[in-house]
Amino acid sequence: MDAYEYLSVLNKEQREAVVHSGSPLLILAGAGSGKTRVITTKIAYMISELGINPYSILAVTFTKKAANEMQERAVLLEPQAVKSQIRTFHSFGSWFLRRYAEEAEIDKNFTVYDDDDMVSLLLKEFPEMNRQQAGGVAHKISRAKDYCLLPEDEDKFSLYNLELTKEVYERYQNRLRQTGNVDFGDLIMLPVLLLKQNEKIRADIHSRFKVVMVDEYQDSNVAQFALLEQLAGPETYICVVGDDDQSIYKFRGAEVENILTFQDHFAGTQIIKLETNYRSVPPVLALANSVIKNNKNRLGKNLVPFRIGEKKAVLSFLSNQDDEVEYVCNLIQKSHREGVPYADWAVLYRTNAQSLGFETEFLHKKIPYSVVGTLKFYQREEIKDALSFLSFLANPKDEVAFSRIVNKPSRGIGEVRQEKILETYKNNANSTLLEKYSLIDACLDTVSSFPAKAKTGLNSFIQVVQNLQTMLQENSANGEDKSLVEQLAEVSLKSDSSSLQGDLETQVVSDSFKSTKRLSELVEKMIKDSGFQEYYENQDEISHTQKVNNLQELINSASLYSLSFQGLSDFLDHIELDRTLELADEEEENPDRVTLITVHNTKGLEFPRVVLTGMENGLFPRGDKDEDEIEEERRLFYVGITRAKDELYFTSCGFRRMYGHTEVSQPSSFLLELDRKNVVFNGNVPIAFRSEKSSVGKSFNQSTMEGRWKRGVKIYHDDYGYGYIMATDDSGDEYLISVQFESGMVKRFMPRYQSNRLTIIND
DNA sequence: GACAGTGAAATTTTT
DNA sequence: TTTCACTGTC
Repeated sequence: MDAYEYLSVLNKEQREAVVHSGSPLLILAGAGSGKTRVITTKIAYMISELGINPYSILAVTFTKKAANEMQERAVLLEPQAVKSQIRTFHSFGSWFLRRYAEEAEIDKNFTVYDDDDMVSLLLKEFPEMNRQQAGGVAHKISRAKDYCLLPEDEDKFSLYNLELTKEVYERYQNRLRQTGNVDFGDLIMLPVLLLKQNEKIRADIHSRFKVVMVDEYQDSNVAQFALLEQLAGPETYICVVGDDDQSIYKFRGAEVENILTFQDHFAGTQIIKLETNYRSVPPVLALANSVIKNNKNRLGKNLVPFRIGEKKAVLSFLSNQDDEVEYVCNLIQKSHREGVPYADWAVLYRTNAQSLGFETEFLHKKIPYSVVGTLKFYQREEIKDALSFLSFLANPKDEVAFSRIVNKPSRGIGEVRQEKILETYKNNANSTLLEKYSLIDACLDTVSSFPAKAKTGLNSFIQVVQNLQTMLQENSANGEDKSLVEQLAEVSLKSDSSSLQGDLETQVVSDSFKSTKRLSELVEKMIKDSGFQEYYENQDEISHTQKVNNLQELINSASLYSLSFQGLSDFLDHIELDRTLELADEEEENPDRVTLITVHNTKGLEFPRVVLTGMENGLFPRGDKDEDEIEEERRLFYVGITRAKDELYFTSCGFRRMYGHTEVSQPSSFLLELDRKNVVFNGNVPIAFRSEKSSVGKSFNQSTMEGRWKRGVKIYHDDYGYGYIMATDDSGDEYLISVQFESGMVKRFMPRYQSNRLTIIND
């Protein structure tokens, strides 16, 4: 495609952003304002019109999904963009650390520890802690790393409310370094430190990346900002894109300040605002604007609709979760009968736990769906076991992985004997002469002291590991240090030659694909030889689980990688850095599915029809939030609303089951902020929503009928016992209430005439 | 070191 | 209601 062609579909501001060069650029892009189009066009434009080497362009995003989409779209506009680095922050960190592993003093074959692994490691270092305490510490260490704080920065911990001591953090960090692995925080923090202190690497990186772009910049944290600062050389072109109204990861260290103060840090910054929304119909935008304007801490902007349409949103008040599920099913099924594809629908919720009800009923009603972003698959016991085994093969110093697999299935290596192996390991590994000393060596050195049963068990374990390692070695090509794409990219930078490179690249890659065995062979062998297969077959039989199937799924996904150390490392990286499992087979068979997804996960996505469920106080917004946190919840609500293209629905329940108990719930206070002109009500509408006037004054007034006998109030009736007011009705001459009793029975009363039999219970 | 029995906690949001 | 960590027994 010709540059004029792809520029011509942009509006004035978008085009301005695309062709901008020279000074740093901050693009404030409202929801649905064509942000991705601008970034991808900009990448294509820089390559084809400005003659910038694609290899020197780095674009970082927040999620893998966004990164993939960005790369795909950029490549469509400009094929050379395949050579650009388009990655998530964390995957960039991983790439960087593998490249400079030696300088960073970590193992080149490191694997990434997730939160669970952090906890396991902490428990090893601090046996006196329980799991929960270790979890708390892990969380605080992660936060410290988000702020790029080292143990010696102890005096700054209190600034961020981190109840963490230098000693604990330091001991954890040392132990982690011993394993040769890194955690998520390290993936950002270590590159920052290395770039700060190593001039050569800094120069190296500055000469490589001439352009650095950051998407979803509002969700970057302090460490990520520091990384951006380090990546920016004197001649680097920096361009960040974000929307302060969509900052929803403060709980994880995101700093809205990064976007609010960008121009202070990067001198001469130009700001371009994109406020035309191409996604949603006007009522949706009016609702979004009416909500977000209640936030004080924002730069301030208004979405201006491009589209036309006047279909109002629908807010339904339902009695309980079951009704909510039923209502959503009906919406979807009715529209489907009218020819609307399932895939047009997305059901959004605040917490993952809420998906269950929908899943059950969708299955029952045969509504195809897919749940986005549940980590469940990789948290399953059998999958973690298999992955630990693979991690151990990649890095035989990984003690967390080792402990997890050495005695599973039972080989007679209990805690005491594991301790002994670890001790042997530490004694030998600490003497610098034996840098290559692994946990397997420690096993070999310890095994002779064990009694017969343990000896046999451990020997067979060693044997399995060694066989698999041999298999890996035999199939790893010589000097296979870098991936093929990387090698080719480097050649291309040096010779900077023709457009043949794209062809050359695909050719070589596909050749290697043909000639190399698949990693799935190794995974399959590992699962059989380790005894996992048999172990989980037995479990499946006893408790009717699907564990062997899940393992099979893991084997399948490994078939995309080559059988080599590089392939293994890529596979593990891919899994650690992108936990969303693509259910490729199932999805390909029938891509027409309803999307079930948390509001957080919808960032960057859009759907023709959106249902925002569970709009109740305590759930959305979640309870015990201070004003700042309420603002973040409000931004989250704003993100949810702005996902909708054509139709938007809200649901709110009067009762919600939690922990097996049914609790009364009040409609979300955010619903009161919705612009009434653009929403219609449905179901048992609470008084607060009946008219503008009554929304504040009346309903809180204890002296009126409506004030006292309101929805959710617990009552006692002499004849029927305890119950809740599930609906009220003031449309007639007399004020009416509907009460649901514990028996399940629903009765209507006129409270004025029941004062001797009906009492309000104050808990 | 496996297992049953108990009691308490659990549901934020994720790279 | 379900799950998980902890305890005591074999």
